[in-house]
Amino acid sequence: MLTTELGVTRATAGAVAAELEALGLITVDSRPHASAGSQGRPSHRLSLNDGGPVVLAAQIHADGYRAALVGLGGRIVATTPSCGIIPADPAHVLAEVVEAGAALLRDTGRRCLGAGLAVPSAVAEPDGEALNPLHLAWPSGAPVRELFLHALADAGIPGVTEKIGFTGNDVNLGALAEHRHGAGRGARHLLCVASGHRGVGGALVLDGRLHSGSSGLALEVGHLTVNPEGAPCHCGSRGCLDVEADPLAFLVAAGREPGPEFSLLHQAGELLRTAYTDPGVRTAADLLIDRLGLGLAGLVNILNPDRIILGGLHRALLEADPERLRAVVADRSLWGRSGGVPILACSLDHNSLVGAAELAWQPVLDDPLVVL
Amino acid sequence: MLTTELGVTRATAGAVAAELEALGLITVDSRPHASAGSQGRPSHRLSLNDGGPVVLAAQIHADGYRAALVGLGGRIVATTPSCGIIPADPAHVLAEVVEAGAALLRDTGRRCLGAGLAVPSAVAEPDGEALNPLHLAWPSGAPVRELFLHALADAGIPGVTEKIGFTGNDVNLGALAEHRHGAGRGARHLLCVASGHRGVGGALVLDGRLHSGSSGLALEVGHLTVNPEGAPCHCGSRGCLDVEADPLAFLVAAGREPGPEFSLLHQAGELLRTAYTDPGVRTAADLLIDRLGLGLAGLVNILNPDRIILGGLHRALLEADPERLRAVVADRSLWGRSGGVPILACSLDHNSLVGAAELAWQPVLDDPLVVL
DNA sequence: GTATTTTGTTTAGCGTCGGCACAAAGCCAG
DNA sequence: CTGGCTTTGTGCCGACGCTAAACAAAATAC
Repeated sequence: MLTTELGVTRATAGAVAAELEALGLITVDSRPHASAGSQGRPSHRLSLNDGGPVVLAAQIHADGYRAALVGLGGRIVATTPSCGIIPADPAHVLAEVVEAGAALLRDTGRRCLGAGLAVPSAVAEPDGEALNPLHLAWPSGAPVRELFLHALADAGIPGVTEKIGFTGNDVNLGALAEHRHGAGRGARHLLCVASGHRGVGGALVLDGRLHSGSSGLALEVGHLTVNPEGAPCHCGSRGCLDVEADPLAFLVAAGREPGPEFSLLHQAGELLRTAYTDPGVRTAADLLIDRLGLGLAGLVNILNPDRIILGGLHRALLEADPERLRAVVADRSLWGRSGGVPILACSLDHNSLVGAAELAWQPVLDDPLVVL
Repeated sequence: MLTTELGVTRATAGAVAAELEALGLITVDSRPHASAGSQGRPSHRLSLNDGGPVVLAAQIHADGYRAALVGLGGRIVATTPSCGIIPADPAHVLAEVVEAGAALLRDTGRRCLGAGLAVPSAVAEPDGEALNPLHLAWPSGAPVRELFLHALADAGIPGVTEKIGFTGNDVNLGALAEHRHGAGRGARHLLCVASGHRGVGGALVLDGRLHSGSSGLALEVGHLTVNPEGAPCHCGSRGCLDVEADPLAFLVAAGREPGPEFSLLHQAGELLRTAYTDPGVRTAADLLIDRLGLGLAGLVNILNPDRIILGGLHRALLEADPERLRAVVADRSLWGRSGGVPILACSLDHNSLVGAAELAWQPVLDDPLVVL
């Protein structure tokens, strides 16, 4: 393989591979395999060890929560179904989701090397408090990282005793996952924008690292003005992306009454898929595409990313009419006409979960010896 | 001194100091000096060598150009007066300013280790083309880096034969200088916004490095919407920061006719200084502060910097009424009410020149041995 | 079967840096 | 003035991470 060509000599690559194999993270397959096409001694085939250790990933979203075990490389080994309605007590929810994860660990007998949590709100650094989790009915400022740590300790997860339970915003973590394992691979400056239920979230990955600002509150992209005559927003302005390009805005624009039974994203996505030929739905989609494009153009002017990845409703809008969205962004961004930024759909299932797992894997990758 | 405490042992600090002294960049003063207040052997005093090598820094601005020689630490050793009107031929201008710098080198007999150039327009990477230099009457896409290099070669500047003539946007370079030597020292995420003549420029320094986006076009902050009913902008929108918060906008808001004799910044600054008690001027200033604050709040939401530095007209507006500006930013940014970002005036004279010099110094600091 | 190509593995060597010991240079006490 | 005490400069040693080079192994080409 080209492992050698990734900036390191064969010698060091071999040493690292041996170390990782000793830790059970990868397996080295030295048997002859389907010829790589050329002559010479065939290279060993490294593969992630599917039976190796995992980290516990948890995600809170608008409709409930989910726990999963994630191996190296973002491979979801086991997952609970998305379940439950979020009560107003974050400690209770976190205890439940951690317990679900602990049950997965018991059932699979996997070794656990860390834990990560994704929440649908800004997470303030350095204390890890969830700020203004609008659609969770949680109190603003809930110390989710601390609560998560307590839940992990209470559940007796082995291996995370002295470790840190990493906690982050779901869109941020999704962006990290897309950058590592999805549609964002290789991008130097990756911008992600997504809308899951209410409001719009953003994330930026710079040179492989999340940019979350000086206190974790960056990429609050929901308050760019995209419709000067638009609806008032709780931020005090009007026509913000938050209220003009989220699932509720789409349902309202399409003249549909949002029902209580499913998530707003689910309803909006269903509408786009099944009724796109309906002129009213089509018009609403075009309207939201234009607003989203305006917001993305504003972000392009400020951040100049080399790739944009869209998730949630925005992914559905992109797929409904990619040309329209790309044209709006190119037309409304300052330098867009000369080139234009690639705009892609996100490509991973549960990218927030995978991103939370990446955070938990990070210390192991930084120094594999910590796994004593 | 506390040199040791800056993350390195005494041994390595001594080695580095000896190396830099051998190159003539610093001097080590081992004589007894005014007692540092405590007992023990007094530490050597390191000082930048004022007689050492310099780099050539050049700046093009709306009214002309300027060349300077800059030593380590951003010390301006010699400078030409700001002179000349910018003709439409960039090659001609660059030849003139480089020739002025070469004259400084001849007059002072300094050794030159590199050269940097600041221009008032976006500089596209990787080719170094000036995009849309609005107030220079230059053609958009002028290859300024290449022209600068040719000018350096033609002038026979010694020492930059095989080197790179670094070229960047003036606000970007000013931000870099403020971060290294000015009001931005110690900031992890520093946002700078400035308005010099027409339009508004921005820059971001992340962990000590300029963030200029994937192709050098980031921080085009001038097209944030700050006044939905505002004047149309060449970008196709209306009420952009570019046309609502620059010196021309201030003069117009204050009911003054911009004269041709001075730069617009000079006229606006003069008006703020001398006629702030005039109700019309005061009202215009308040209006621009509110618009600027709205734009800064949008940037805070997206970038979450830990410090903001303002230059040009915006510095003058900040100093005219700091409380108003800070209140607007806190009120209109999402998390501003809980804390608020420090907003400071820039603190260096000619910070673009100093920043251009920093670029030129960088290779020397990265590896002092290149100076053979 | 031999030569060639490609890769894994071992070894030696280099450069960087931290730790440590010792010298140097100032205070302070007698 | 002399002998501690404290703080800093400096030289030496070793750990560590890595590269380069040499050698061994495993496949293909002739």
